[in-house]
Amino acid sequence: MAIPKKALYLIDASSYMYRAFYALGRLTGPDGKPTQAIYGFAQMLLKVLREKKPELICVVFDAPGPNFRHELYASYKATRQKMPEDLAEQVPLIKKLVALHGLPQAELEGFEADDIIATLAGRASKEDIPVVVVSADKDLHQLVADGRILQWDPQKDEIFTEKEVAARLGVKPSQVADLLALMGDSSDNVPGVPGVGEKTARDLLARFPTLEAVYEHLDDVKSSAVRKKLENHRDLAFLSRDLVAIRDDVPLNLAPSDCRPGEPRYRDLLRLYEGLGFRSLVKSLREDLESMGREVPLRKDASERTVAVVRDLSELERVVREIQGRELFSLDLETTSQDAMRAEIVGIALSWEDHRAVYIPVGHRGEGSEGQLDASLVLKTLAPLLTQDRPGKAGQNIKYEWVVLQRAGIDLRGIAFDTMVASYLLDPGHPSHKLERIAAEYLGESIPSYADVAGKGKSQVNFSQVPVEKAAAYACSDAETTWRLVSVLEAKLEEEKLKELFVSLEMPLVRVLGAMELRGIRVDARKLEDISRDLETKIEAVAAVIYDMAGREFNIQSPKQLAEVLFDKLCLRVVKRTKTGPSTDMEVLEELAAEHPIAEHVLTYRTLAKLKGTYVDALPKLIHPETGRIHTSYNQAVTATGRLSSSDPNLQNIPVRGEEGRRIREAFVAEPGHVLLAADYSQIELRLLAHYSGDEHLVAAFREGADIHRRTAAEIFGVPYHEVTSEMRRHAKTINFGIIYGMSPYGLARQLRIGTTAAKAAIDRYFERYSGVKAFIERTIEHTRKLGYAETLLGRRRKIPELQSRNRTVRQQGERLAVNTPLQGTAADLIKKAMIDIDRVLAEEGLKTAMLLQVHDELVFEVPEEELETARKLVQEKMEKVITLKVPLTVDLGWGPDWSRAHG
DNA sequence: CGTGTCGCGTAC
DNA sequence: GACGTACGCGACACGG
Repeated sequence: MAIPKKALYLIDASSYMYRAFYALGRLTGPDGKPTQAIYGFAQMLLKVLREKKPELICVVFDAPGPNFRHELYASYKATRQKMPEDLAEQVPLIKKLVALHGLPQAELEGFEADDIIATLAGRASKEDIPVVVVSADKDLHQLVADGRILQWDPQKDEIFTEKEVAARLGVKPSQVADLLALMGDSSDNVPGVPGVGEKTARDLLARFPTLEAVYEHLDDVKSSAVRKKLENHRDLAFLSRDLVAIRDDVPLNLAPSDCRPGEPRYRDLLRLYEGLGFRSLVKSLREDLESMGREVPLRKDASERTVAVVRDLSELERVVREIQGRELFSLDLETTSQDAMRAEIVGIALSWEDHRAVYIPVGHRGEGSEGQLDASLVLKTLAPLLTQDRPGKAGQNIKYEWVVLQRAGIDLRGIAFDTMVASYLLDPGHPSHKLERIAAEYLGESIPSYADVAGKGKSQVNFSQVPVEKAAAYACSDAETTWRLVSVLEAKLEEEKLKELFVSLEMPLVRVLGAMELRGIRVDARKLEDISRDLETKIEAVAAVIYDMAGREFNIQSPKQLAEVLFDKLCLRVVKRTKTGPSTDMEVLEELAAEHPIAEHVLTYRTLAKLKGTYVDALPKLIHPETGRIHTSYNQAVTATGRLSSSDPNLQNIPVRGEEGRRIREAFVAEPGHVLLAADYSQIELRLLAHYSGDEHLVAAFREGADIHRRTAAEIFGVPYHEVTSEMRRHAKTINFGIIYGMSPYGLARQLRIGTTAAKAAIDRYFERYSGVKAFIERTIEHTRKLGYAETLLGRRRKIPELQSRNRTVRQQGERLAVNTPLQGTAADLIKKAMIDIDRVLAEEGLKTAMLLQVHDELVFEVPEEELETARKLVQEKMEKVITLKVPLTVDLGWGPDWSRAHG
């Protein structure tokens, strides 16, 4: 049923406020104040306004303090009697928000929103105005009357007419109050008739139309037990109905015709949203304004910044003199590409005091491009600033600047502050550390995005085509915002005890990573082409077999088409399902392999196609035309645990297992006269588990240098170390990893394809033998719950709000994170420290060995053959001695002409 | 035609 | 629902 036009929309504000407050968890604005109720409410409201454009609307609130229902029944809404402080402080802002939207609002002392809604709905009906009650609450179902009043929940987009009410509650709207009176409503502390639940209540009302009728015909109630309950609690039943029945006669001085919305105050609304950090709502409001053809108000602070475009040498020299002697300035390069290895400099923005920045255009080709200083002259003039440690440099993702400047012949030194990295340390779980987002959170400001200046998608232009004035405004905004963020973020880092980690680990790492990216790794393109042809042949052969078995050709790479073949055509068993259909993943196919040979072939096909598509054919495209090498990007602000990530290409997931994997790694080669040296930490996370837990058996095993999985197998299977079978060792290995990841008996059972009982027994046995580990896990979870965050050995922190959840599954997830994060995160801390130590010593010793890759617990170096001996010792020493733990850290080394043989 | 999501699979 | 952290491919649905 469609919603009628020209209806009066009555918004149940209080219920949405509460819902959002409890459903959205902790959401806070830039000032740290809670905002989730405001956000949830605003989202709902915007949806109503945008989709329905109501001509009559009223936003209705519960009155604070007691109402007539409390006089009727003392414990009514006892659970909610006092609004939580965190919610109460959001209410005024919600009301302000409604007012700024120009919408009428209503509230009446002594009554709840429901009563006001009912009263207004009644008045509208008398005037033949259709009413839409905007609420998800079932209490309000009692107002629904086909043709006059319907209820709508914009969040789920559910419409309730009499039919839907009947479907949901099993009674007519007019019986809703009677239903709740009989069954009670625990959320509002409505008692109901003790012992009568939803089913009984519904059955009674199916036979008798009203609560009165039920009591008039008590003798006709079949069940004597129910009859007895009804008899005994007659007063409670009628009291309950008085509590739930909505009053439609409140003394409200408001007519439906008073509910016309006024003109929204867009400028103030944007400011309010921005202040609250509601980026997405700001964006959608702006879009609305644009689509209405209205002028979009200026962004806050855009006018508060002094921007100067530097076009002559004397001015540039004046800038240099001004910055000299400062402690810090911020630097932002505008370039022709997001890829630092391909970018050419278009302009340079600098900021060294609040609300002021300069832009030096050097590579613009479009509007205003005349009268630019020559790029090399600018760099030469800036060089004294850039290549000295002092003043320090700040930037947003300043590794990018480092790489680009290196390629331009400038060795940027004194990298002191990266706002992206700082933001990451403050909240590594946050999905974004873009400047735009950081500025919104820590400064409460909305800054122009790159897309605003250069466009996006098809209409995106090269930055060199952006008019100089426009580019200057954008670049200066970035540089100056970065500048102001430094002191704010620095104070936060101090406050959170993260300053040391930032200064001594993450910031020194920036340049080390930049150097690894710049150096890149040599890839043998011809070898990859050979592999590609080989794979192609094999893939075609396997595909032919699959088509033959399927009886037709189809796209094997399409899970949907594959599912059709396997499950419809060949009628194989559906092992498990995904959201969209039967699953065809590896686990399923391995199981189906016992039933039909096609499964095995599909597995082979998948493996080969994966390798070809993701690695063999993708990698050559990423070989740099000038260096002939592959230059990955290491991202320092992505993972929740502190690990690095790698992209374009991801060199951290190059295959290692299997024949084809080996061949792919053979394509990563050393320069002539060099070898690749690979050094990886052995079992670092398990060693950290031993260290943290202090478990005597685990610690002893590592001190003795035992094969840890074999040792574990001996312990849990109760056999001598030398009698452990490979099967037993495999099980033990899975359990060891499972412990680190917080695996459940179910998970272990699935992994090992054993029964849940057997899996549980194995885990019990493990904890029996390694009781220190059990204690560590429990202690860690409790500690994390109290602090609200997990912590690594070097003090990295990750918030774990999941531990506070009332949802058991979410909470268990939190428990796994609480255990896993310190282990994975500390391993990340340690290898980062080792990288910095090694980088420093290599430089000190004047060695030509270069660090190329980091793969979480492994470092790969390119070593001149004559340095191998030195480098081996140095790397091993620095990695193993990175820190002293209760157990030794050991590093395995290997070397060879390519990455595969370096592992040998 | 570009963009976002899903299913899947690679690494540690 | 059930094992932590990533990135990226091809297919597909969707919207302009």
